[in-house]
Amino acid sequence: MTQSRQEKAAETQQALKTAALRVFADRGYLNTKITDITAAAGRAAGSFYNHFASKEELLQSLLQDLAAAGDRHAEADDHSPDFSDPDAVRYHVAGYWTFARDHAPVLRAVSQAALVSPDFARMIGHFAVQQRADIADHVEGFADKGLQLPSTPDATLAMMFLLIQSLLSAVEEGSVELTDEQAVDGLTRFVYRGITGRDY
Amino acid sequence: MTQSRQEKAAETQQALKTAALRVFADRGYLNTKITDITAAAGRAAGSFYNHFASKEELLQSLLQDLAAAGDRHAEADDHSPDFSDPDAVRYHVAGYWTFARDHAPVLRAVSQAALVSPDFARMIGHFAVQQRADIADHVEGFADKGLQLPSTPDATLAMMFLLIQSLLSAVEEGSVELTDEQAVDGLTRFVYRGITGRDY
DNA sequence: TGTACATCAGTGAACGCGCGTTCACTGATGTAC
DNA sequence: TGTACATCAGTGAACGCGCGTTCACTGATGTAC
Repeated sequence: MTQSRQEKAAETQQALKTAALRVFADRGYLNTKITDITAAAGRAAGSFYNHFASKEELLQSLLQDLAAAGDRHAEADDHSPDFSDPDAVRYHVAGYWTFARDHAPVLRAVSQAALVSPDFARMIGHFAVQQRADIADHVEGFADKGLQLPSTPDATLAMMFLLIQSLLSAVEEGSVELTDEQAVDGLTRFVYRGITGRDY
Repeated sequence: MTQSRQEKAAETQQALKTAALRVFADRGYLNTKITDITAAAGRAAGSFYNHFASKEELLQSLLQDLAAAGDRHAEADDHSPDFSDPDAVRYHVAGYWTFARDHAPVLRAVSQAALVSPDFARMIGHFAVQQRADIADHVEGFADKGLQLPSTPDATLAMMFLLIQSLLSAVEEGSVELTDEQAVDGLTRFVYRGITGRDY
């Protein structure tokens, strides 16, 4: 197998990213040393700096991959944009649950990085605000239907996302035991009821 | 002012704890150096080790103070032990909100420590399990009343606590804007509806 | 196609910074007689 | 009550470990002629 320099470099960079994901998932972002990553990738310590200036920059890079995946996820959207419909709630709960679970290592790493770096904290904040804004229209016109949100529209949507996120964390770390299906069912009922005040 | 040795040592220890809380709140537990704490307490670096073997041990000590406060909080309990009553839900939501907000620096510090130390992670897990067990009876007999929980009793209570915790974090870091009253109102409605399926 | 040189990805030992931790020292409190 | 010694909280400079980061070196790929 003969490779151009570019190819080789790209392969090493990818190997570092992949190894980082494994190691982050294993011992957490904050506990991970640069040499843990290079060792897991089977490269020398110095090699790291040919590709990333720091652990933070590597995480940024992983986060961009995630954002790209998120965009693809969002594009495929074709669903009822109205949370007075339980199926619309389920669609979003399931979608976000699956996405967050599939990308758990990066998401966890980012929220750990946020504890130490204001930059990452700001990014997470912006992401959350954007996430709510994207579906703000799903709870419009509730009053016309005789439905009352539990709080402001933004706070209501925040509660929904926070609940999904935190339950996922709890399930992943093992402090709550649920299958994916049970979790999505429970969340859908809890959130639909919470938002609309209707039974389900 | 003349002091016994004991008094002086106790005072220094208290000063270190108080300073630690301030500094943790300011720059986060993980970003805090031992010398940050001693500097904030107005003592020499070496003084720290007369009182605590490590930053972790200091946090343990703060956590014990918290547990004591929590016990006092629980003792004062005299309320409807039935979550089909909205007032019972509100009582718990408000109680936990206030308690967690008042002790936010310690709680945040502990959850940060948990990212790096399996010991603290385990303690948090046990605490959460205990917390749910303590009020498991509040959702018993729902079926008899024609009410259906959104998930298993344990998962339902977990969702309640997770939601309160995560909304508090979001409010404290400023990504959601609510007064305490708005937050408790919104949470009570969301949780009561979510648990019972009744409107409120 | 071949040769000579340039460039570059990767290596890993060594360097050095930051910070936790130690320890000889100080001065004040406690104890013995 | 007074003196001499012991004990202890607190001090802060110095030590040393861990780990991020550098850099001279290697060997392979790319380029020039």
